Amino acid sequence: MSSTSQTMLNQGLFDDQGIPSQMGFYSSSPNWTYTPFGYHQSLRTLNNSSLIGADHITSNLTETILSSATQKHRDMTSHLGDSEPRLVHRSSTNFWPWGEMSECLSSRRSVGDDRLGVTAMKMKKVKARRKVREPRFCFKTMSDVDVLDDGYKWRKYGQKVVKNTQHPRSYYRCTQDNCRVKKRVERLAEDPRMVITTYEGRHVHSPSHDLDDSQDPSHINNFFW
DNA sequence: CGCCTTTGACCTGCGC
DNA sequence: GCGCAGGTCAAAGGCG
Repeated sequence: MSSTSQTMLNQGLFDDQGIPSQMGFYSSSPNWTYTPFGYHQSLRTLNNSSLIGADHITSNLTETILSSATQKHRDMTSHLGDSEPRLVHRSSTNFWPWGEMSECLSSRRSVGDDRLGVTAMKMKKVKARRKVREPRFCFKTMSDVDVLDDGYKWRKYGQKVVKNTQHPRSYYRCTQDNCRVKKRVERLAEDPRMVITTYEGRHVHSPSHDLDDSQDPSHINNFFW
């Protein structure tokens, strides 16, 4: 494993077998989406989705991650007779490292602030005060509806108008007890047809809705990241 | 009645 | 230290 990969392992991006743990991509299987939370029946309202960011991922690492993820998906779906996995990022603009993502979404934080570019003094301060940052994952979707059906139950706990955007950002929390996963939903300022969904944290449970499609998820749940 | 959304207030981090 | 902006809280009200 390269030193870069080792670093990513240390950051929790890969599991001990080198499989990416925070990546998600869009499967060509009908009604199934692979996310950092697992491979689940989801995003039924989605008609065009793109993975655009995840914590700690930089542009020059995405190909490595995606090829690894693709291989894993191949391994997983070979028995399903599915066609080739369709990677989510269909163009470079649809796939951004988290830092650029934050910038794009009008965050005032500079790129890399939460990673390497802070002074020791600041680090101490951050360590003392800042809450543990959960892994984050986001993608954009062309959709008329703001809230995509991702299989989990969410409760809205806030809405905020973000500077320089006409559309408010909504904040949701997973309703499951002991599950601290949150998501933010907003529309892209440059293209209001695009919905940006950002997940933070990992679910400690399976999707809550009843799985009413013909596909039985049980054999796939074994492959949760 | 329970669960949900709405919304203004409050908290926190950051730049100047 | 101050002001701004993002994120969260919690009371109030709506809905099934």
